[in-house]
Amino acid sequence: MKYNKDTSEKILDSAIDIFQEKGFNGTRMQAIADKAKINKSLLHYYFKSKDKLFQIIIEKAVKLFIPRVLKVINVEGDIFQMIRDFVSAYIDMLRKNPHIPSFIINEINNNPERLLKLIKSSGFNVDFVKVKIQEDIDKGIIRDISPEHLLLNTLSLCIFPLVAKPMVVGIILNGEEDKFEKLLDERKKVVANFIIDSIKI
Amino acid sequence: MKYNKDTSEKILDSAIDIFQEKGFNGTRMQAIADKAKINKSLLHYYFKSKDKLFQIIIEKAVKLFIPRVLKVINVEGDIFQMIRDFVSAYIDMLRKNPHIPSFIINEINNNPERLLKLIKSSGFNVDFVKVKIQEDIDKGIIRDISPEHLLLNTLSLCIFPLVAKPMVVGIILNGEEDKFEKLLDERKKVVANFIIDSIKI
DNA sequence: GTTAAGTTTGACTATTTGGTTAACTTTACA
DNA sequence: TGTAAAGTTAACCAAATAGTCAAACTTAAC
Repeated sequence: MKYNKDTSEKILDSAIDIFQEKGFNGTRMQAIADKAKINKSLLHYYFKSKDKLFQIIIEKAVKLFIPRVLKVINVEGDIFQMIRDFVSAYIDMLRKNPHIPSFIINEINNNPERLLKLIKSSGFNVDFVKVKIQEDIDKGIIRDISPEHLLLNTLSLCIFPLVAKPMVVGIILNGEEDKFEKLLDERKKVVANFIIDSIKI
Repeated sequence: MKYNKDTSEKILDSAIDIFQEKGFNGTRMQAIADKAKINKSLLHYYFKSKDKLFQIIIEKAVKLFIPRVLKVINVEGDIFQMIRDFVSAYIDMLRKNPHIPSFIINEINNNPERLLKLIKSSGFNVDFVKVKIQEDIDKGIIRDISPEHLLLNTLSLCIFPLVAKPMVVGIILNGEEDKFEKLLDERKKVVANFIIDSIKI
């Protein structure tokens, strides 16, 4: 027998929650152990050190996320429908993992190389989207706009509100927290329309 | 004599840099002292504790930032010009303080109340912008869109690329870091046009 | 049942780090 | 110029926390 799958799963589940919520420096090994209801020594038995555990958590988060993102991009059909589908699916995905965006933002600012290496090694690439955009510009389906900017705009509109949730609630929604979920729901349509209205001819 | 202005300035200057870069938990008092080239005890002599120092840093950052933001919003004239001016000035402002956006994002996710209280107590409020947007919708100058969403879209498009810089470089610019500054420059026009194209009638 | 390998535990250690203290130096000014 | 207050320093302290270890326990194989 080599390693108890159950225990290491419990550790990973707890660790991902706490790292995502508190960041690397804010996370206590004891807190992970408590949440997993195991002895703290087991963390080291299974994962050697805090750094190693964190590394594995990041890797899992990225590898879980990237295929999902790619899956909701469908460049085969109508670009307007592609935008609607992507925005809707992406916002839904982010809502289900509300801590992931700020976790990644945080991590990427602390250690850009590590995360970038990971992303690249996972074969993630958006060139096919850029190509699709450029094709539709050439065909006269959408107005002339840099594919890079259009892509970045789309991601910004989807991701930022979740990353900045407390600020959105505090400043834009005047503290009415309960309106946030409604706002996100609306955004699935609003954002798609906002983009489409901007690029259609 | 009551307190050496020079020393406390040096401390604040160093502290703001390090807190912004590393966050509260990632910051070491010793690191602040080293950067300021003073003895660590002086931090406590002048600011009592890490928490107090942090509080003051946030307060300074917020009080410096908010008036600048408000200053570049001019609701008196043409809404399209208002958008152009705001986007351009805001992106420039963020570029000059590249750590501020991710610092705020992090901070507000770790301890929402603290930062929000400060922002609110400073009298920051965006209702006047919402009113202006609604007026121009009613006048038929721009299409019907929720003021909250338009505001949030604008902020998302300006702030997100800076918060996620390493990801933008890695994924959208295929690792060509030197293109990032050019991208930001372009964005001053691209984002304004993107918004205007979307809301004009 | 015995054994050996894998797993779990609590007590312990080393280090990091925010904070204190007391001695020293400089400055203001009577 | 004497002295008291302000400013500065190094040495130290206590708490927090990552990491270690040996003993105890569990499981599976024979």
